[in-house]
Amino acid sequence: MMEKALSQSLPSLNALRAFNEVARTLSVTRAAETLNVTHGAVSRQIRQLEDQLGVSLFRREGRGLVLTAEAEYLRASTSQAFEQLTHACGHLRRRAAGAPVVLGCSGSFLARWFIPRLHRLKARYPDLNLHLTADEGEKWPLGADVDAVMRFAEPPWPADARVIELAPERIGPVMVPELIEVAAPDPSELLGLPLLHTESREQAWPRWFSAEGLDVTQVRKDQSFEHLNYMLEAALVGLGVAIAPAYLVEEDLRAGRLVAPWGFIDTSARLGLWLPPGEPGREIERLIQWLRLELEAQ
Amino acid sequence: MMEKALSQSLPSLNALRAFNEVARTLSVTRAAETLNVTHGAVSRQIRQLEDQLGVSLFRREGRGLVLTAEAEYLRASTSQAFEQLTHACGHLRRRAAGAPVVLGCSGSFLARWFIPRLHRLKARYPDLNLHLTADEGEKWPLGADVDAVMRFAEPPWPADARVIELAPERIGPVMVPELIEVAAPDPSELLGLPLLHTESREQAWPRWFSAEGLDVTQVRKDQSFEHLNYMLEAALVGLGVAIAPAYLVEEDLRAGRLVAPWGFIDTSARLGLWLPPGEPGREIERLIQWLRLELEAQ
DNA sequence: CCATCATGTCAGTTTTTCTCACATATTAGC
DNA sequence: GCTAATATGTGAGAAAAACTGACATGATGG
Repeated sequence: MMEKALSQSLPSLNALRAFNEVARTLSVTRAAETLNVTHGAVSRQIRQLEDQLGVSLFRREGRGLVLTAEAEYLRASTSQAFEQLTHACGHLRRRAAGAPVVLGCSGSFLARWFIPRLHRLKARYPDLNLHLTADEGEKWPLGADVDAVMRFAEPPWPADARVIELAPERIGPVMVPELIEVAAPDPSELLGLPLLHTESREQAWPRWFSAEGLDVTQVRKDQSFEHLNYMLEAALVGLGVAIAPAYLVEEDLRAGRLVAPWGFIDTSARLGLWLPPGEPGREIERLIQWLRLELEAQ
Repeated sequence: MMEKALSQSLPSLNALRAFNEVARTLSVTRAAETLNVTHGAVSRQIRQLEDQLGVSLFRREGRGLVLTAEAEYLRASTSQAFEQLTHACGHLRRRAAGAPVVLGCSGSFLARWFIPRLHRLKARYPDLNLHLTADEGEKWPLGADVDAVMRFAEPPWPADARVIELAPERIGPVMVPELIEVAAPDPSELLGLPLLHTESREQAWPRWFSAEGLDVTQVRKDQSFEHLNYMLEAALVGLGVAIAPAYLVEEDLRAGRLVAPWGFIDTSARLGLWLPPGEPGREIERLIQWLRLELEAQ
């Protein structure tokens, strides 16, 4: 038997991890599955933690669980702490195995922004072993097998992530030049043209309409696509007017394949690099540096 | 025997904690003492962690240890993560036991700034159970039995702390009005007066001299005190001119007990509230709110 | 009101971790 | 150089912690 010193204020770490899982899933059973143990084991861990902290963490409410205020507070810390530990260890292990740094981003961004610039990244950091993976998911926390993701999103950022803001998102209508004759057309010209949508950004057109003083109810839904990328392909073959982030059409505008007669407007979203909490590794720092450079440059 | 899934990327948490301690103390033996186990146990934990991560973490260098680059990286995460867990648990436990929120600050600040304003804090948040403790130490991380500390310091802030910047530090010479006759004296008048110093801020006078264009070599060391508070007591009885942060002499200036004929100059230091990483509790948030209000007000 | 689903609990077992003793390696002092 | 002192590394057995599996309990919904 061992007396517990008061200064020894850290309870069993495994109990904390069990707590974190239960708090996340709001279910002892699901948490147990994730942790590869039986629900009994998790139940005991929670009880042990409650005893050690001297607070009640969950209340049974019918068939489910609800967090007490104390649990809510604790969860904020445990989720971040375990996020951090998980990623640091995963990162180390992968690097030790010679695996590349894994960066996730949406397929559209990958195809239209990243890949065309990849040669410049390679030129700057020839030995940077980067693996790009398409990752449409809005999910957070990151899977343990991804080092970082790039995505467009709006603040506030979640507490258990580190978001490096890279650039504001700017959106605007783009189309093939043949679709519009006038050099500086009035926004109302749009009303006569087919509008292309994406399911992931349903607010894009309404937002632009209202920013330009057009009647939002006039937004027609001529054609919708699952991803930005498909919408842009459609715009490129002249099917209609797409509303797209400026960064994704840079190349097409420069090459004259598309035009953006009304320019782009700022949205409240930001292009950000989402990292697990903690210090980024050297490779990630290089990546950030290059991204900043690349996004400022133009 | 259990096969380890690749996705199971979190090694033994106790091993991570052992690692964190060893990395901090650079000694298996000292870490073992802190963790209340034998050095053999810690040695095994480290080896186990190295096996699980597939990286070497320490090199024996003569009698001591040095961190590998990988260990350095890992430590950044573990220290922050365990800091966070320790404080969240300590905070919860203390609150559960009905213990007050513990705020540390220097004795001088406590006596000259905080206590005179305590009645206002009580008026605003009558049920805020706050315990103030004098804490001269510059040490970080916080002891697990303190929820936050206030201190004057210069950026950059350490990565494993959350520093809420409250106000810039402004310093200036103060003295009893009898010591100086002129209403708007020239700074050079100082040279004829005894200068009071503190050991904790040896740079205060030289900085002020050079900011005012005076010859730094002219700084005489007439009398030195261990703490700001003693220096100010000396100034109050007319022993000489003290150099003090504006916040600590507000009351004395208002009451006419002291004068600051040359005003105050900004330093690069900030008064900050140092918190462990993670979301602050509700009590701490109230405290921050009140501190902001109180420091802006004047 | 019974079938279902979820959590709580217990005794016994498995797994992990720790201790203790000894081995090894480096350094400082004589 | 040798020795004493200081550290870390390693093994077998002991101790502690965690897990399992079976059963109990409580809520929900047809």
